[in-house]
Parts: sequence; C-alpha cells; structure tokens
Amino acid sequence: MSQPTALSPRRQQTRQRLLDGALTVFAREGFGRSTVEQVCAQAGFTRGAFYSNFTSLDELFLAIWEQKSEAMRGALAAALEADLPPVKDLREAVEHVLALVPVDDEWFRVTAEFTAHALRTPALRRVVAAREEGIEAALMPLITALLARVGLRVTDPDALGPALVAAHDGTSVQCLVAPDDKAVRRRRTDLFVLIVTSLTEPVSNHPATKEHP
Amino acid sequence: MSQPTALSPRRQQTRQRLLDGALTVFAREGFGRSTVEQVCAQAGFTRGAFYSNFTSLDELFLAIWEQKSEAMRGALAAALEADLPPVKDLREAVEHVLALVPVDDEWFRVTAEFTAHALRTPALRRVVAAREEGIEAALMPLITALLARVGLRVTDPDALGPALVAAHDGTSVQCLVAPDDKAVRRRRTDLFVLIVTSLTEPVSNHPATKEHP
DNA sequence: TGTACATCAGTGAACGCGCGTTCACTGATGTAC
DNA sequence: TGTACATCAGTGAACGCGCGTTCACTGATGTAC
Repeated sequence: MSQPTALSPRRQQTRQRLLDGALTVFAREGFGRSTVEQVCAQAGFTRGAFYSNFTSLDELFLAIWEQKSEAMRGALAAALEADLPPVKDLREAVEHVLALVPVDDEWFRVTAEFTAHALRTPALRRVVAAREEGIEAALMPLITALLARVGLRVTDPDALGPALVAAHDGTSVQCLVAPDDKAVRRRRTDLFVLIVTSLTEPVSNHPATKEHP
Repeated sequence: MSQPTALSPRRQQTRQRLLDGALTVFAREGFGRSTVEQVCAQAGFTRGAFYSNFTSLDELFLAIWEQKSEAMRGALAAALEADLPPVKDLREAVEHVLALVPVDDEWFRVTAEFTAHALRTPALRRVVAAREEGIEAALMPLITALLARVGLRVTDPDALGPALVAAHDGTSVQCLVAPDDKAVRRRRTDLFVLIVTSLTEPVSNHPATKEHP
C-alpha cells in the first residue's frame, strides 16, 4: 500500500512545492485547463522535475486532493480535541461548526472539478467515496458533542451525517453563486437547524432543553 | 439583448449539431480537456465552421448550458401542465418529483464543471444565479400542487425552494459517488420528506392529513 | 421561369506556438573505507 | 576527517504533435429584374 522506501528530504520538499504550485494553478485555471508547464513554472522547477516525481497530472491531482482533504479532516479532529466554545442554543452550535468548514471559493472549484472527473473512473470514484466517509467520521463526534451542549441527543446517527454533508454541499453552491446575498446564508443556517432538530431529541433535565420545540 | 437578425435554417442546424457534439465531448473529456477540434470532429464539421459560429469554447459552453437547463425548466413546466399522477402520501410525491429530475451522470459532470468555471467570472456567475432562480420558479408550483394532493400546505415558500434545491444538489453527489448503495438513495428521499414535513402544515379536513405527524 | 449577381456558410490548407514527453547530462547527496 | 565512488534528483535541450486561429476559396442560398 504505502511506499516501502521513505522519500529523501529534498524529494519531499520538491513534491510539496509541486503540490502547492499545482493547487494555485488548478484553482486559477481549472484542472482541465492546467498544464504540466504551468504547474512547474509556478513551483519554480523545470518540467523534468515533474516527470521525476509524478507520471501524470491526474496522479498529482489525486495527491493534492488527498492532502487537502486530510488537512480538513485533521482540522476537524483538532477542533474536537480543543475546548468547545460556549454555545447558547442550537443555532449558535450550527454557526460554530459552519465556521470550521468555511465556504472557500478556490477549494470548492478544485473539489467540484475533481469529483466530476472522478466519476469517470471507478477507481477514483471509490477514493472519493472513502475520503467522504473519513471526513464524515471525523465530523460526527464533534457534532454529537456540540449538540449535547445544547441538550440534544442524536436519534439517528446514520442519517444525520449524510444529511448534513448534503446540506453543506448543496448550500455551498448557493452561497458561492450569490456571495452577497445575506438571505442565502441565513437560509443555509435555517436548513441545518431544521435537519438537526428533526434528527435529535431533547435530553430531559438539561437546562438548554427549552430551546427545542 | 437578442439577435436582431434571425438565423438561417442552415445556420441553426449547424449550430445545433455543434451544440450536440459539444455536449457529448464535454461529458466524455471534461470541459477543460475538450478542444475545438474534438467538438468539430464529433459534429462532423471542420474547425472553420466553429469559428464561423462561435468565438470561443466558453461561448459555446454557455450556449449549451443555457439550452439544456432551459429544456429541464421546460420539462418541469410541462409536467405541471400534464395530469398529476395519483400519490398516496408525501413519500410518493417526493419520489415522483425526484423521478422528473433524474440524477444524470453526464449532465452532473457538465454542470459541476460549468458552475466551478462560472465562479471565476462575475458575469457568468450571475447567469448561473438567474438560471437557478428560473428553475426554482418553475419547480415550486409543481411542488405546491403535489403537496396539496397529500393534504399539505407550504408554510414558508421562500425557504422550501432553496432547501429542496440544496438537498437535491448535495444528495446527487452522494448518489453518483456511491451509485449502487441503496441506503444512500433511501436517505436521500428521507431528507426530502424531512424538509417538506418541516416547512409545511397539514390542511384540516383533508383525507390524507393523517399521513402527517 | 430564367439569368446574373451578391451574400452566406462552411472548407481545407497553412502557420506557428505551446506543450508533453524523453533523455543525456551535471551538480548534490550519500556511502565505504 | 578525507578521498573515491555510486546513486539521486533535477536541468535543459530536443523532438514532434495537436491544436488554435486565420484566410483565400468555393459551393449553396438568396435576390433582382
């Protein structure tokens, strides 16, 4: 599975600079329009360096996507380890989690293009599916803990995760398409509140229970 | 706004064949990887024909996207005109509407890439936003009529439309990434039912009211 | 209806550029003794 | 620590192809009389 021989420090650095340069170029040009030459120029290498490290742009694309989504998963896990902020009600809890997963124009573009691309290749599609599950798995404990703070217990964990991910993906598009529309963002939060309310129940004797209908 | 001179029949046919060929190529190769040459070969023209009709692939891409999304809007409007099918409960109503807006691998790819691309250009972004609103406007009367059938009245129309669109977009990705997973599709329907239930209220004295909690 | 002419619409050749890919090479890094 | 050698890792030149873009051209379509 994993590389048997560890990469030398120099090689690791080169790979990383290529990955960083590629993210910049992909976001700017779109993956399909990006070239090996552009990525190398951005990273400060000649094209030979690329072929010494990757066999194709596809392979580099997968590497960068895995690294970024792993970073996001890690950030969520870290947020779980850290002290949870004080939240008064469900709406505040939702807003806190949404702030952890910002709607990033660049990253959305790269992800959307990669997902579309991955659907063409069964092997890539499975990679995307696995990654999606990993992110969800990292997210759910955080959600559960935060909900407990406002006196809510998840009644159907299997349904809540996918529902929240779907709501996130769907409303992200809306937020990016209409970036200045406050109503879109408000309705986004509304949707999350609605979903959580429907898939949780108030814990009896909890002070915040009154927040729940 | 619109072309002052009407296009000749011959020209219209050529344009259409280019549009059709482009959709095929875009879906197969991805928009970014598609070339003028590929589109023309697919449509059975030389490259000169392309430049006689369009100034760039971007322009053609926009034309094809507008035509397809207009067709989808039209299909929804037609479904509204036609006799509504008998639906027993909310779940059946949801399934009927979902069948009208199928999760199409090809179209999803083209749309996802176009949306990502459009986010880079404010003018294109506004086009996407307007089209999205148009589709929603065509969809809502159909939804409202179907819900009336099962004894439900929409309490917050402004929230229901965007919520359903977001749910559709978000769950479409999940369905395409895991095409054989029945649970994903079931949860998809669950999510729609949940959203509709929360944003409607039962109409008193309606026979189907008992379906509503 | 026929003829002569004008415009339209797509052809296909030509040009050149950017890029993918390869590879002999060289400086950098590591290893043995 | 120094020297000699081996391997690593990126360089940069070279080759050629595919494609974008242009444009003089020709057959198709339209118009005037």
